[in-house]
Amino acid sequence: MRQRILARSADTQTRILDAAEQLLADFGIEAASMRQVTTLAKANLAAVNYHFGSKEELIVQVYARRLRPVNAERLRLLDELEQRQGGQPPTATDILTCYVAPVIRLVHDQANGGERFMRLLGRALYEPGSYLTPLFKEELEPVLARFTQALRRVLPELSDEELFWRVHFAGGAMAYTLAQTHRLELVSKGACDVSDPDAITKRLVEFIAAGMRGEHKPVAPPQV
Amino acid sequence: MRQRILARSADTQTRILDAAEQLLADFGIEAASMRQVTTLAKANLAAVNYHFGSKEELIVQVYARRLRPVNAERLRLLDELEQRQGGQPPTATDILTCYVAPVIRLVHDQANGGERFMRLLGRALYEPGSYLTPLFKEELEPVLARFTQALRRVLPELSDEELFWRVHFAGGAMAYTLAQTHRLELVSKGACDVSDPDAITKRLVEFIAAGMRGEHKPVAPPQV
DNA sequence: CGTTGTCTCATACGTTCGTTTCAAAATAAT
DNA sequence: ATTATTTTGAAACGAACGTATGAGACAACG
Repeated sequence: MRQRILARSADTQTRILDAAEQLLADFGIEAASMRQVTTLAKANLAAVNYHFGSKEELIVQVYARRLRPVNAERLRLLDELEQRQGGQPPTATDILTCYVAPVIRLVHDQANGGERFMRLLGRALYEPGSYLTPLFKEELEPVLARFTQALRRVLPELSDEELFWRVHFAGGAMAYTLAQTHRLELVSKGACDVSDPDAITKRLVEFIAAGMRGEHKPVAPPQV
Repeated sequence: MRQRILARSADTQTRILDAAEQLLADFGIEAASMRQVTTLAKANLAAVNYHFGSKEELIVQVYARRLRPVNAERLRLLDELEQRQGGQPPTATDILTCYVAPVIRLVHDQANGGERFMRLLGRALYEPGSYLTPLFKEELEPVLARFTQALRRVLPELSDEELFWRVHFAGGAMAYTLAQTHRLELVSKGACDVSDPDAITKRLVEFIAAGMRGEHKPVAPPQV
């Protein structure tokens, strides 16, 4: 029956997705070959093209599989927050936590790819105009727009332009955290505990919320 | 005479460095081929291996050529700042400006590679453990250590661990700004002016300085 | 002059890549 | 049980990659 077909093929597909995710995280997008992927997945080389059409499409699916639930969760948390607040405006910290927490959680969910996906995701945000651009446009931009709008309400003193800039900076701090936290462990010579996702979320949100709330002095001569 | 020889070869070397820089910025490190590079540089394919030994070494030199002056300038500005202050501690904003301004300046110096290098540099910070790691260890870590130490003095209320985290976040915001500012232009639909380096520096420094100064509440239950 | 050292050039080598092909196997439908 | 469809498998394809080679061009110096 149809179930069996799907089950079997989904199984190979899942193994390929898992293997691709791991290799992309470890070696980067360009460096991971389909031969490595299929070998690790215990599948035939041709399976990638059979199930996904091309390497590009496989990679898009690797990201989509993880990102869709994260973005859905982000919007759900924000809706929930706003409903909980009734008419009262929430704090910037609360809003940013809704944005940051789901992705940090995912990253520490060992059962779902865990820390591997952290590096993978952070790196994707820095890739040049690749085949991932459509995915981000489709998945991330509506979410960003929704959060920017929520932040605008609680930070009315910021101009649109300034708000865009700060959301940009905040996203950078987050992406870097996702991609490079292992580097922090090295630089700090172990002084920083990078294993507790809630603690990382908290520190990161505190940092970007403070940046969000900082005052902006419109003009000033260069001082250095 | 010897001058002429050196001049001729330095010329080819420079053309190759310029071409490589452009292609690395546009297409990423893995995707830029030596054939593209030498074609753009109007040099022979073998010139890369003749002058640089290998692709890896060429890429390291592309980065080194730009980074060395930037890091020297960072340290110079910080020294100058501390000297100007005498014993008085400077502000976090001043210190961070010393760190950020040189690289933003470079990025807007059209004559020296300009905006291309912005994307190139931002991306490098996200590459997985590549052949660039030694260069960063050698060039960046002493600078980071020096600035972390300076910040520690003006932010004594932060623990070492917290300070490391915040420097990490700040670096992320900066790297993302360097690599992805063109994306901001799109997302904001042109509302953000990304052409003025001093304005960018100012906004970025304000953001990360506010994040640096934000208070840290040591523990709290997850709130979302 | 010829010799020497530096650089350029065309060309080739060996690998690896993503993709394709087509027959065999497995599974579902009739 | 016999078709029909879906999935796997081994092998090969053409293209692109980084690198290596050796002959030639050119200036410098005796």
